[in-house]
Amino acid sequence: MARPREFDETAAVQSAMHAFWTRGYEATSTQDLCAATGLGRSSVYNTFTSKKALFQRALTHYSAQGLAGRKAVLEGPGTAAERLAAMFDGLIDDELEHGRRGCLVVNTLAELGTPDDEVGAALRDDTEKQLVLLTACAREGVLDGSLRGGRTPADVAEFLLSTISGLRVMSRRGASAEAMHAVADLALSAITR
Amino acid sequence: MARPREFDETAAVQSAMHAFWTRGYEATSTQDLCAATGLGRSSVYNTFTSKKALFQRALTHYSAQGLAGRKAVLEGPGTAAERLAAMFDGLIDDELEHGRRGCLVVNTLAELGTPDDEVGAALRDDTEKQLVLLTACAREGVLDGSLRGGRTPADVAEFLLSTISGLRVMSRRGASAEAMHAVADLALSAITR
DNA sequence: CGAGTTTTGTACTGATCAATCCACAACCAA
DNA sequence: TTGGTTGTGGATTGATCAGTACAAAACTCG
Repeated sequence: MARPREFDETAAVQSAMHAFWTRGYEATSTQDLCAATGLGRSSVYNTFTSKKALFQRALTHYSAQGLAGRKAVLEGPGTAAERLAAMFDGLIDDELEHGRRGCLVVNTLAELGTPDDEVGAALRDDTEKQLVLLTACAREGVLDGSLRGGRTPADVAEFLLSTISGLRVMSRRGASAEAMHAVADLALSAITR
Repeated sequence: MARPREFDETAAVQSAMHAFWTRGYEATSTQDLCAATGLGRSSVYNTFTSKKALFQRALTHYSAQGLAGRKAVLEGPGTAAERLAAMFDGLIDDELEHGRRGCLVVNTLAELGTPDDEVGAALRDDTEKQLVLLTACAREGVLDGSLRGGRTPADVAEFLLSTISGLRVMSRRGASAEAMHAVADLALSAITR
């Protein structure tokens, strides 16, 4: 054994996440990351290997946090339609609270696409898990009678995820909360009974 | 009078637009722009002043081109619902043709937000004009009976623009054309009679 | 022809980029 | 205490960044 770390690794990842979330991948320099985490360059590279590797960690952290929150809402009480409405409300509140930074996954998709590396894998993984949650909810909605039938749960899930992305972009361009709620409401009306 | 330009300014803007569209603003270096346009550094700076100014030109060019195409479809023949369906089909074809680069405006919104400068102004201007076109179409749809009433044309337009953005992001993450068509179809079903 | 004006190519600027090196500090086990 | 091991700070690396300086080239107009 030897000298112990002077910082919490998870807290550092969280700080890096906020830096990337605020400025985007390319525009965030390694110095920005040092400033955000409070670590020296040596510690950053000793712990995370490279800027891209730290970004991948930050992205995975963001995804896990976001999915946990979404899962809590989508598997919570109420009909599927009510849970989806709560999800949209939560998303809009989230945007206003976090200064309209959008979604790190959506922002990264727009900036980098889906590269053929660990970052791309993290993006695909998040998408996949979002769709799993939404598909389950869509299926349950038909059973509990709150959602219309006639569409496959997979298609409904893709539609909901697309709406989520659309709202994220909408928030990024500064649309009002009222407009965003109207969009969410209209989207829900397409699938509710 | 003096020595004439050896290049077409509009063609250079167009080439720069493709470079920015492919790699994003930050990741596109001035050397990339020289390579893409075929110009030397002097010509680029002599003509366009700075990287950001050239980006603004490229963005405006992209916006004008896109709006012209959209206007042609949305003010074309058929009911409003048919024109909107054609718009979505065109968008999806466009994505497949251009290698899933998404929309330059959406990508820029995600990367930079809406900064308080000429670039931000160009983004807001594009959004505004898209909404004008979509609002008109929504209004016409109620009159020609192809769209449902009960929602304000402005809300319907915001919903459509959000769906467009959502599809752009969806394409960026590599979703299938079938999935994208299903989303467009579901979105249309929310507003058609 | 030239005089005047603009474009162009090349070399260069200082700044910043991601990443590394290394001396030293801090700790654990023996 | 000490030997081995790991973490940390600060200086430094070469590459690349956006942007500029300047002289030669290419043109128009007189």
